Amino acid sequence: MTIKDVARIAGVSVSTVSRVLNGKDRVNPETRRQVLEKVKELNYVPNNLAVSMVKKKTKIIAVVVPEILNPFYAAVVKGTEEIAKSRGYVTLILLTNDNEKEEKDYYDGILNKYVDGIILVGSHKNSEFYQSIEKPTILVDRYIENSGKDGVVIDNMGGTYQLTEHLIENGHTDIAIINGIMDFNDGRERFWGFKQAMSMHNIDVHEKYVKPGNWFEENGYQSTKELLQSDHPPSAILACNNLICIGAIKAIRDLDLKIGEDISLVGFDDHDLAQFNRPSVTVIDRPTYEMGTNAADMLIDQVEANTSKPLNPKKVNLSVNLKVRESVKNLNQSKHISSTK
Amino acid sequence: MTIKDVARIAGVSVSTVSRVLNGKDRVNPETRRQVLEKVKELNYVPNNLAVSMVKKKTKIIAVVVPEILNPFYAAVVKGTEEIAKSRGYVTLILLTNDNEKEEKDYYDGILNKYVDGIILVGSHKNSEFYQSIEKPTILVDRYIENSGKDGVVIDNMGGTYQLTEHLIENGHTDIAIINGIMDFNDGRERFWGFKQAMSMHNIDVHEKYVKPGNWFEENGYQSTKELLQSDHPPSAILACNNLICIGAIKAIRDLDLKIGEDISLVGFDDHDLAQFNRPSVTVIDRPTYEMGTNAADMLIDQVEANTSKPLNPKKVNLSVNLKVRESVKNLNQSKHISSTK
DNA sequence: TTGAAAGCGCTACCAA
DNA sequence: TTGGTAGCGCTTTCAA
Repeated sequence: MTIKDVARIAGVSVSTVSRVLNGKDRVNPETRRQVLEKVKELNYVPNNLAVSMVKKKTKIIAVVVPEILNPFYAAVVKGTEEIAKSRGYVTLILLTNDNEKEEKDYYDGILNKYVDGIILVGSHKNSEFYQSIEKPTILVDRYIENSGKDGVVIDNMGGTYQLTEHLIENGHTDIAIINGIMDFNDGRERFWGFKQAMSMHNIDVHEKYVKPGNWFEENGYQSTKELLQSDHPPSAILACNNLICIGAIKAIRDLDLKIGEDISLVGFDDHDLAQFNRPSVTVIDRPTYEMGTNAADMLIDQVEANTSKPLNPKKVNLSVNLKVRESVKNLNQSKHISSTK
Repeated sequence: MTIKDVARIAGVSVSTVSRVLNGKDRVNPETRRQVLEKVKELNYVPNNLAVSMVKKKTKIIAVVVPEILNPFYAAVVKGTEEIAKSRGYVTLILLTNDNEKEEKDYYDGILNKYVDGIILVGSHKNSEFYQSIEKPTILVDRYIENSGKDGVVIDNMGGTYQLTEHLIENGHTDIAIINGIMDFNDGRERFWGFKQAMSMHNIDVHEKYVKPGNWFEENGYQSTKELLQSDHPPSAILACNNLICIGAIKAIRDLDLKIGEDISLVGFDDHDLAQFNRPSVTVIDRPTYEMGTNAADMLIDQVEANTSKPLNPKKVNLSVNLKVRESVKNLNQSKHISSTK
């Protein structure tokens, strides 16, 4: 069943059928009615492949993330898919496992296949790679300067700043930070936010309390153990993402210490365990779903405006949200701070 | 940059370029070398849209799931994507929110757009709907009889059977079950597994210990409370999925009771909390990732064999795995059963 | 308002 | 072994 068949059966030309289907040109109302009738009758649906070929637009966008089992990325995908759907697009999903090579291959192969645009949580560090992407692209979470692309990120610095200040307000000065890799803006900015807050309050950052590493649970677990088993353990730990925080919670439990009593803990990113644990853990919550929806809207705007390279790349910075719970001991009065949420 | 340009610059015909690129027909080695050289030089990549149009194959498969934030579905998506990728396909993701109408709309619109086949965790109950899908389709998790489609499911009955028997072996007879909706095979089979195990051991199922409901946490929470606050509370609870189990854990904690002491608990589906909780919770673990990989392989086999409708639809039943932990009290000797994992 | 026909970029058949 | 060419199913001029 092609447009030709419809035309033949309806007794009009192919062009006419095309016209009534696209509704742009004017067609005699009576002709239109008849054509529409046949279309319905024959259950005709245009072949999108052919349409795409002519229009050079596929109505497909790609979302490229390192991993889908991580709820953070899943939320980005969800946000993307829902906006895409509502605007008539579908979503291709690509998992890179944070493998630069794999990601690169996508661009040479898959991505210039079909898609109108790309939402990308990238694994590449150098801006040249991003510059070489021809299609409209929105960078999510990780932003690369001089990439020439728009981005949607969160206020990493503000997040750790708030977390650190919250600890300081509760009388903590011996604050340790367990961070992930600093290759991207996220790790770097989170560390800066911490340093900034410390310096604003004239508190020294002890070298031994700074634990860079990676974003995984094992790092959180090991670093916490080292910290707590050292000669002069900190009074509080700032875990820079959800997995590190989970590792920290487990380490503290395994050492038979009590969160909010023996050691205070705050984390970047909210997660089930932070809520479920007793005492619950104070965290910075970030709008992950909204990162997806924002990125998708920006992307589709670009696609439909035919602006593959924004003249002035812009970075949308979504604000984060401190969720005070029960994991910080108030040293000022030597008792727990009251929880708000 | 089209195949025409390459042909012109290489001084050969379009057909020849096509031949060397597809590598099926034989081409003079020297010609091939020259063409390949130009292809590389010009950085030419074929337009897949055009290829798809001619070949009537897009190398795109769709995975349709109710929700992506649920780790179970995320694992299915991950399994699908990885197999697809390794076999040269890409994956379109569609979220239905378990909304039948939304799902239906996909078939009328999006899905006959492009895709070669579909992996489907369906929301529809009636087999006619599935019969009407023209493309190769694999049903995952939920299987509908007479749908005419192949399926990949898990051994639901075996799962609850093992769970129940485990309780019985530990001396429990007052066993309650909190189940989800019974509209699909999953809820029904899980209930049957429970009944079967009880009857095999000649234990009566008390009406008041059977709690059907839905698959959400709230149901687990409320039902557990009702059960435990009743006149004659059960000694053990079987939670039929991850969310119900989480609800149960929270309810038990809120009632200040201790799992494995005051009340035994087992769950269908493994999840973070079941592992993290102390005592940890005995569960049935199911191979979710493998459901995705199996389904994707079956689907692509069908696509490449051009068999949109299998003559003898088959259902692949993946076995599940009891993970004994610490949440079941041994009533036989009135102390905890030792944990294995 | 309608129809004819060119063309989107490619594959595959038929001839040479 | 190669080249010419007819489509794939559609949109979009251009003329009528």
